[in-house]
Amino acid sequence: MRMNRTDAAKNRERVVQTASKLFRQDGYDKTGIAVLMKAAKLTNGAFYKQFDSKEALIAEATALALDENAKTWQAALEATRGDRLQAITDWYLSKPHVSHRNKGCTYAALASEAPRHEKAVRQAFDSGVRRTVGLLTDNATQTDVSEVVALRHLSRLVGALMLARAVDDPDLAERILAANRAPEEG
Amino acid sequence: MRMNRTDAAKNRERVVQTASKLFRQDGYDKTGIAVLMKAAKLTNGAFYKQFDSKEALIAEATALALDENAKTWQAALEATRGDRLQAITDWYLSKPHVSHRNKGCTYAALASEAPRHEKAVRQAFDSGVRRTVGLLTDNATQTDVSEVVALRHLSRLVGALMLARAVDDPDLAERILAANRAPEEG
DNA sequence: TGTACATCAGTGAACGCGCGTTCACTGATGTAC
DNA sequence: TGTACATCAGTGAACGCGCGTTCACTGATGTAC
Repeated sequence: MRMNRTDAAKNRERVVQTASKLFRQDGYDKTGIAVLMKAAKLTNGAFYKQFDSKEALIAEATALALDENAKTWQAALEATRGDRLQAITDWYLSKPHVSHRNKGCTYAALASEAPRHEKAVRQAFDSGVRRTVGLLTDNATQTDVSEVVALRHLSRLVGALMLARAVDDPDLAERILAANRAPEEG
Repeated sequence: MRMNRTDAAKNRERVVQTASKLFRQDGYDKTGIAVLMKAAKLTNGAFYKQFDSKEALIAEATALALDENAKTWQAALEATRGDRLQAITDWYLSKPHVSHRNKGCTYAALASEAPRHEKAVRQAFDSGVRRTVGLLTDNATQTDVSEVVALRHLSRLVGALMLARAVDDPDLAERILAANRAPEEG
């Protein structure tokens, strides 16, 4: 049965939202169309009325995930009056962020798969990195943050989160996080 | 036809070696058993005489990849008499390492998939991180490198390599690498 | 050292399954008069 | 505003394909006497 345009748009958006979470949770490959559509309260046949291919959804869902990430960074930055880099770090390397991959950083969850995907996916990461760096360098009311410092800080956070999630020993994971939470020397 | 024990062991080892490269190149999921065994000059039927399951191979090939990585780190460290952290950085963020995923860092290529795999895989990452940190802190003839500094440095390098590989714009990739090559402030 | 035979590494076809994708169909929506 | 009909979002079954895995078979190897 045909939906009205508003509902149809909502349905499509819900699929992208669901995908952006499932991809971060389980990876691009392990997330199947049938499971995804069921999670979005639709049947799998609807998928190809909404998207040209799974790869097209991957590009769109990745862009959305990075967009949500940027908003979270922004909120964390606006919530502090102290050291902005430290505020970001405290939130980024917090327990909740480490354990909830599906709502967390898209770089740590999916960036390593990007080289194997089409241009649109990698371009989403372009925009994401530019936006993230922009957030760190822009309106730096207190201390100046250069692009170089922002890129180094971002790289370190992403690496730390990914490694902490990858290791089996919780004590080692915590040492990785603690080492990277410390403010000293960049 | 039955192989002698030496040749059989060589064949098995060749499969693990091949897998350690293909996994880093294409990811665990996109690397199929049939393609892998053909690349190792065997037929797919032999696989289950050598391994219990694909997951068992994943654990073993990941451990081997991390072992090779450690040897490369060691070689890079032994080749310098100057700043050891800087020597590692120059090699790690070099063009060849960025473009040859199949021979490169296992963290940047596969760590984000580890949380979705069984304990043995994550334990391989445990050992890898401990060994890498050990290399950076051990026999630091010149300046002392603490575990904290080593973990921070490792995190930053891994994040930088992964992000540089993920983005589409070569100029942005180079800015990520350049920012992280600079020695200033850790 | 030579013979008889059990072992088992590797072959290649086949298995069931879940994947991404296609398709005939439904029926409420949006459009034209 | 009301009627007639084309549109199309969503359904649910089916498609072909490649996946991880299994299996009957081969024949050189390793073992026992």
